[in-house]
Amino acid sequence: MSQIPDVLDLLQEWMQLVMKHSMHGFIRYSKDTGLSMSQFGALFQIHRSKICGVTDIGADLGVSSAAASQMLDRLVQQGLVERIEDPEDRRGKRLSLTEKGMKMVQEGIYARQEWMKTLSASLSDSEKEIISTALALLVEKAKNINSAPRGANPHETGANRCL
Amino acid sequence: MSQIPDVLDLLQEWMQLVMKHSMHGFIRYSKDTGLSMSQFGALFQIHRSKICGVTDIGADLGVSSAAASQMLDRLVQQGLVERIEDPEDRRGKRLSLTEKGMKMVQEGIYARQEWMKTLSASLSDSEKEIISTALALLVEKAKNINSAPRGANPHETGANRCL
DNA sequence: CCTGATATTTAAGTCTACTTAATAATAAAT
DNA sequence: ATTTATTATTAAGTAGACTTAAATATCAGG
Repeated sequence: MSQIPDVLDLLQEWMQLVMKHSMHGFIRYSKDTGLSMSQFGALFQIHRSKICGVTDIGADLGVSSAAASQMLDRLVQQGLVERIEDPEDRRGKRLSLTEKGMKMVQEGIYARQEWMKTLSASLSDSEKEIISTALALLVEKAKNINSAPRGANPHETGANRCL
Repeated sequence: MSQIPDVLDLLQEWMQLVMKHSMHGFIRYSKDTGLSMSQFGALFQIHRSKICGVTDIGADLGVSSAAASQMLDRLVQQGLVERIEDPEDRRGKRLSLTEKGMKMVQEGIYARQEWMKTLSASLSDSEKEIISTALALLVEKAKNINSAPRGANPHETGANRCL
């Protein structure tokens, strides 16, 4: 299939490294803040979505909406998330981050970033250029994939409005 | 600091995308197998380490060794991990993956890989070359960082023999 | 207006992941 | 040889994250 140096293998190897390192920082931060992975998952999703309901969070995390509701309760209690009635459909709620919640997300990203800072500092200027070009390319391609397969998956129930 | 296109920003953006996508596959796989994140963390660590004790797992995951011991219990019960006495220090145990455990790790990696396959398929040959070069560079640099800061962190209690 | 689908919550109960404290066995040191 | 430190386990108890099932409120269609 490819006589070209195998991108997939390299992507994979790179991923393993990234996971190992950035997860460590992240797990530690998660301990510090007392938030679970799922809770961070929820915060991140609310952060990157425009409109987001309770069920959406559940779907994204692969749990029931009851579970999502309960977890969101705790986040609301901690003042990280706001849960207001959806004016267009009064059955539903719209979730958003409070300022405190937003800060938490930013710091979560930072916590994972530590290792990347060290890494990027170890690069020469010419190396930086090579890598920047490649990453820009990857990001662009990845985003295209993101929007392409709309409706391709029969499981879409409408939960995807959150992505 | 850099007039060069900012590698760190790109790394960051790339990371966010990777996380979002590969985590989804991973969470789903985690559900299927009934293993928690922590359990996978333990499996992965045992996989990548030569010699690994109970406390090491705890340290890596940021929990007490009691917690690690209990969690490993469940993994042993499920036939994923073997726990044998360390012949060189009979207080300790040495952890290793069973064949079943190894398979689980491989499949876990596969579960995260789905998205990357699609991504790599969307690249032209010339793009693949650019990206392969850059990734190879990144991986190499990352590995150097990995081994460099030995003893730099005052918190090292010996737990790091697992990495 | 009545019916059925949807969005969220509450309730009850299970299981996992943690914690600290106590125990047991071994190693290392004086 | 005795003390001190390390490694792993067990015990008891807490809290989070799930689940299913039932309750509420609202929407959308005949």
